[in-house]
Amino acid sequence: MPDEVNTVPPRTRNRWGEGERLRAEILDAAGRLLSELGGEDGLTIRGVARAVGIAPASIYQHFSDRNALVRGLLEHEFARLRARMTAADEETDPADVVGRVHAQLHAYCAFAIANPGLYRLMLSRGGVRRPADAPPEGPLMDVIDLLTAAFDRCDAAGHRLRVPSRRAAVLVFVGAHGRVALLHSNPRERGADLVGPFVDELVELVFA
Amino acid sequence: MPDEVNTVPPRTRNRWGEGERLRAEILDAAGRLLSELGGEDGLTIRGVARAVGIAPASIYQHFSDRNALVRGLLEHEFARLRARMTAADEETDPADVVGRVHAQLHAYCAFAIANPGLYRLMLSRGGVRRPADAPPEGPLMDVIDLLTAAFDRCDAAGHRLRVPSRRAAVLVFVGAHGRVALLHSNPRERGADLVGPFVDELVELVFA
DNA sequence: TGTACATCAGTGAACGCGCGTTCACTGATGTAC
DNA sequence: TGTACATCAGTGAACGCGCGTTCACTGATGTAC
Repeated sequence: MPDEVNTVPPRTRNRWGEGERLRAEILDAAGRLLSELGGEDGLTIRGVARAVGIAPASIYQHFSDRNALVRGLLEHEFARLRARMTAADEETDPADVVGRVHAQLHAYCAFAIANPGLYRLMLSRGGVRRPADAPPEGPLMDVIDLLTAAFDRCDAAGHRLRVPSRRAAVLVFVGAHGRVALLHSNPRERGADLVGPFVDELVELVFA
Repeated sequence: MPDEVNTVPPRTRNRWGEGERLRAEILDAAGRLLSELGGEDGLTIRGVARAVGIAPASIYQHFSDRNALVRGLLEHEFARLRARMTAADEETDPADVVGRVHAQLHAYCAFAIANPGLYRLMLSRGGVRRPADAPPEGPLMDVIDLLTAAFDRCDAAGHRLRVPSRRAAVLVFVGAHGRVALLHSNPRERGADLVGPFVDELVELVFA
């Protein structure tokens, strides 16, 4: 094996007027890198540049500094996560309201399991975001909003909840996150397939 | 304010035969540093040396490299955490078996809330440890063992559980961890005092 | 008791490295006239 | 249609910095005889 395997096929530069494509390439590479390496500090300007196949300086045409890159990445990835959960919800039989809760949660866990480093960053930075909107803030709350809506539909369809729907959403979210975090902290555990049953059990617990 | 506030009063070196004291000072400083800063990468040889008031090279008399320092810190802090949980258990009325579960969990959460960065490191590294013992491995499992024993006592005292005691232990542990992680990821949340009620609710859920 | 030596706790200076960031630049593609 | 110029996508080289680690060392305290 040669020493410099990490180099990347030479890039053909984007055409006139298509400079914004590079922005997406940078975010993709950053996400990939962060999923492999754990921890925000694995994410370096120079590392991302290497992965994309550009000069480090080129990143500054799209992000004013490293922090802006991280912020951009978070926005990008939270949008992806929400899209996955929404898609999972919509692909489930609309009448199966409880099944839609499970589907959303499974999509959430699948994302978290597939992207460990990225997920860690999202959870350690997903808090503070909106300047002075509602007291509960940040893209994590959007995730909880999705679950709350799903539980509301259950309630409306006659599935009795033992706690208010928002509380149920927080409960299953916190439980799912805890289970995933435990999995990530124990790489030997081949328990990726145990997360699903765990969250299912959790959901059953909040129904009467 | 002068620029160099981070310097520390000059140290008087340890007496002959007491060199091991420095090891403890280093671990204490490392723990303190990591609790303030988040993330393992805030923990640097040079930073710890500055905090203790010694030369960076001095650390190498007690830890062969940075990795050994981190491993030593983990061992040290997991021992502290187990001691806190055991103490909380033993300070509770022995007959109040359910109260002892709550006491252990509260001690766990208090530790996690008081030492955010440290707690994050412990959970991201607490997994793999023992070479080839039992399949469930690592100091995190010791924590779960403590909880399992507490639930066993409840069961023996006639408090019916809805799931096996070990499953109950994992459930409340995962829930507590998830709740704490959510708190850590949302620093604006003044919800440190909401964690207690949350885990209490969680414990109640596993009893019939 | 004196003295040579061993051991101890800890240091100061230097090394090579990868990092974030800045700067003046290059060559291709579009636009005005 | 030709040509001067503007704009675009992206670069190469350099900077200062903090990091982990190594090395030969220093001065104080103990021990052997």
